[in-house]
Amino acid sequence: MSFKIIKKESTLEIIVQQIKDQIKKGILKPGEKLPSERELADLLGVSRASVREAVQALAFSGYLEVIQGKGTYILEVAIKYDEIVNFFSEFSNYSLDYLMEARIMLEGEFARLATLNAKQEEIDVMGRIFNEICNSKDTNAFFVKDLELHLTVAKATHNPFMNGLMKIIGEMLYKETRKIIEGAKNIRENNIETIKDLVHAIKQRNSDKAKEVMIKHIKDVKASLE
Amino acid sequence: MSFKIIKKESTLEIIVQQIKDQIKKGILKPGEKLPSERELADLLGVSRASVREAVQALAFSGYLEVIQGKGTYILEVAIKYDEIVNFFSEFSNYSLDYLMEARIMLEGEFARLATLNAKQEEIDVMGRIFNEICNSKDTNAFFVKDLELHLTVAKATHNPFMNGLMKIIGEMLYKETRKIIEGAKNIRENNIETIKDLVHAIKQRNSDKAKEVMIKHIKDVKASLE
DNA sequence: AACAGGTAGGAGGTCATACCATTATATATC
DNA sequence: GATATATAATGGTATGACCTCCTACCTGTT
Repeated sequence: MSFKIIKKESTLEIIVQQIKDQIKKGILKPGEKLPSERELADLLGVSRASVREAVQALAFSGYLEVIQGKGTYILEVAIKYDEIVNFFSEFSNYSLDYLMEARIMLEGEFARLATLNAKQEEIDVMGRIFNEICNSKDTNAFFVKDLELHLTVAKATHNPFMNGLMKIIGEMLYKETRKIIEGAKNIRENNIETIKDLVHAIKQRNSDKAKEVMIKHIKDVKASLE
Repeated sequence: MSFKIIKKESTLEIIVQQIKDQIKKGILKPGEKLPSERELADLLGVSRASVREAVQALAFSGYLEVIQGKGTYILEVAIKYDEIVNFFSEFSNYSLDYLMEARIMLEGEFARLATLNAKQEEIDVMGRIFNEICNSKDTNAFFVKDLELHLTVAKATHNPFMNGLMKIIGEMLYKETRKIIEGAKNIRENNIETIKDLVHAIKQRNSDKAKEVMIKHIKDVKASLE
């Protein structure tokens, strides 16, 4: 026997896909008007309700702009929202190695910049978080607090782009590592010393040292997870 | 006279906002089931069609999962898609300086890694693009080709995360700089030599040199735009 | 008691129709 | 010709109907 799973695409998905394709192929150009909802429903042989749901979804994603009384227009999008979303959500399929490689590259620099730009109160916050890391009871608590420290460092770069980037990385990381945290033994004990060095280096305003220690820390965590 | 513009929020937007708020406040928890569409329509005093449009939009954004026959469930989202989108689209409000600072940091490393990992055919592509840069007629053509080179370098890192990141940066950059390209004089003449050095360094597999030149190149372009 | 099949209710999926609100266009009036 | 009004086009919302799918429960057979 060899049956295939029947995968039915919903009407909504089909309409969304068709409109997207027409835009990508250049048949529908930015600035142009989409056929009216009634007309589209007629052309596609579906109800206006279905067309509306598809149009709203595409408007939400930044492809279309709907204006009551006028019509629906194709937007010129520099950033395709759903492609960004796709990139980040599909990233789960990539190896954790890639993410770690990127972290080593990025966060080393974050640490260096943070050391140069951090305000005293931000350094104080790092010290407080370090204490909480020391007092963390289990692996999960350690991870949450460790992540908080990384976010604080990124924020201390005072560059909103890097700060935002770190938030995204942090969320992906947390999502990815949660599954394998259980297997990570002694991760707390093995990392506290390095984290202490990191906070100390920042306190001493030694940016190169901070970068170096941050990279070591990430490599250590990576090793613990393997 | 001092009248305020009456901004009517559409029913759809109000519903979306209400559901989002309930999730953020923790009244609706991940894994829980949303009231049925008919019930929600009743609770909110709107039609089921409006509820459906809102629910579909939220499903599109990764907040909800709708399963025919079962119901609609609140997802546990590590990454809130619309927040990512928000971050990247709001970035336009930040200074170009931040983006450039981030580029210097990121792309220097991209160049270094690409030098280590690039396949010969990828290096050939870079050479071809360099020729096209030399032949570019106007500032805009120069920018397009230059961006293509940066994307190619990032791709040659063979790290999908960095590749994806560069795509996003490229799109933001293109969007941001288009407005001020006109004022950039002699940008082509002032940069060709550096770009030549960059491609050459990669060809020679000199990763530190590649990083150094890439940083110089970005700084030069930044200076040209001021 | 265990299993397979049948049945009914709930929930999302789709459709048709009607009417409201806004915008653009055509027409009439001066 | 300019202005004002009526008309048409288009998106926004509401209703009600029917379909498909999932779940839970019932029922008869073994």
